[in-house]
Amino acid sequence: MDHDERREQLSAAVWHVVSEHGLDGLTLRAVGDAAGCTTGRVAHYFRDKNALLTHARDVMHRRMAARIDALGDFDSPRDRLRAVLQEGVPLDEERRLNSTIWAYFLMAARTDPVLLAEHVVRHESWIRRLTGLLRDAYAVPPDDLELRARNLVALLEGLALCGVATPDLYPPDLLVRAVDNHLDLLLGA
Amino acid sequence: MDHDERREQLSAAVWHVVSEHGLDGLTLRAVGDAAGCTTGRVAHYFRDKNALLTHARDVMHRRMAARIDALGDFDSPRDRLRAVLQEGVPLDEERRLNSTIWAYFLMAARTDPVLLAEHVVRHESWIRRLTGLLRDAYAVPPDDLELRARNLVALLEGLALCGVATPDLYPPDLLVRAVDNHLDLLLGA
DNA sequence: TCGGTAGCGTAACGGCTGTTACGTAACGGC
DNA sequence: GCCGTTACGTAACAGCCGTTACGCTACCGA
Repeated sequence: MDHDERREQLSAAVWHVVSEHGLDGLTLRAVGDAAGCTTGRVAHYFRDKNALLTHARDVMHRRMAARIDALGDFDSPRDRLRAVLQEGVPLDEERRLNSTIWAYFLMAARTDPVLLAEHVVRHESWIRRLTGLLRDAYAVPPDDLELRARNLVALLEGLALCGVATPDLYPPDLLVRAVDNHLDLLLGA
Repeated sequence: MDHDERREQLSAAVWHVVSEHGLDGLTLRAVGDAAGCTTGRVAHYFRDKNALLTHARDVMHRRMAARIDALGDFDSPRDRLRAVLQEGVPLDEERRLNSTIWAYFLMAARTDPVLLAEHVVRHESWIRRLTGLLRDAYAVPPDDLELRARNLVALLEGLALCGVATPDLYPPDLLVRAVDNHLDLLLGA
């Protein structure tokens, strides 16, 4: 009935298929199977496969943004930074799905100008956000603040990739300790 | 004439195609075009597409290992560590190709048990190597040495990913400064 | 000189894909 | 009760893919 709800439901099926079979394994028939319908319904709610993919990614990004916005208050800027960082690594099923989709789209962006442009925007926005949070966490921000923030992002993406590719080798507690270890290095233990 | 030479030539074509069109865009016909032949020759030298891919990846890994082995002597363990780290990020065309292939195979390993097993072996071997190099770089190795080495690997993979996805945003000099910045954090400026 | 074999281009095959046209059943306004 | 529209399943279509069978050419030992 409700179009938006149907579309979100189909997007969830997309996440599931991509998570299980990769972006290569994402076919309209597989999406139909995961959503418990046929390709007819998918075709009815999305102009083409690209629109389906785009919607699935956008909804995922919106959920991620909502999670970060929903973070409560913290005792210190450092705690807030830590909490935001923890949203970027696969600590639970939702974040694992999030990181997985992100990684696939990142690789796809390499050969797709449209995806690349959007990735660059989001990436730089992410760096700016972390730069601000990191600045707040310092009593006296260092001169190489921006480079430190950039490395923080790179570390996060590396950890996310490790957690996505080999969840068994990078369980949530290890990821948390890894983030904390880097924070200790940056801000002092 | 020489089978191994022909195979390496075809593997180079595989790298080129994957770099330009992604793993999805890797078709035997595209490999043929890149190598200046038809699919007939490709089929003649490789049993199937999987054998071609495997060979291309193995040759790439061998080249990477050879590069690291070819690194000369250094004044300090820190310099040696720094040089090895610089082999892991896309500082030139060869390393960019290397990182690109690595990233694609990493994502492919997510849904392929065989690739996953090989990735885990290589990943842990890489961590052990860097742990050793990092230990040598310390006068007194810290208690969290292993975690620091793990984060070093994650940072490297994150930087590699950034350099692969957006080479313009992560030119070689930025990558070098990023690695050096982290080394300063780890070992002191 | 001749037969066999390696090297490789050509082409056809079946399978899978996204897209689209078609059919149908439910439903809501008049 | 009729008709248009929405919602969707079905199925056909063309295109691309990996694989493989076939055919030709060049070479090489006898």
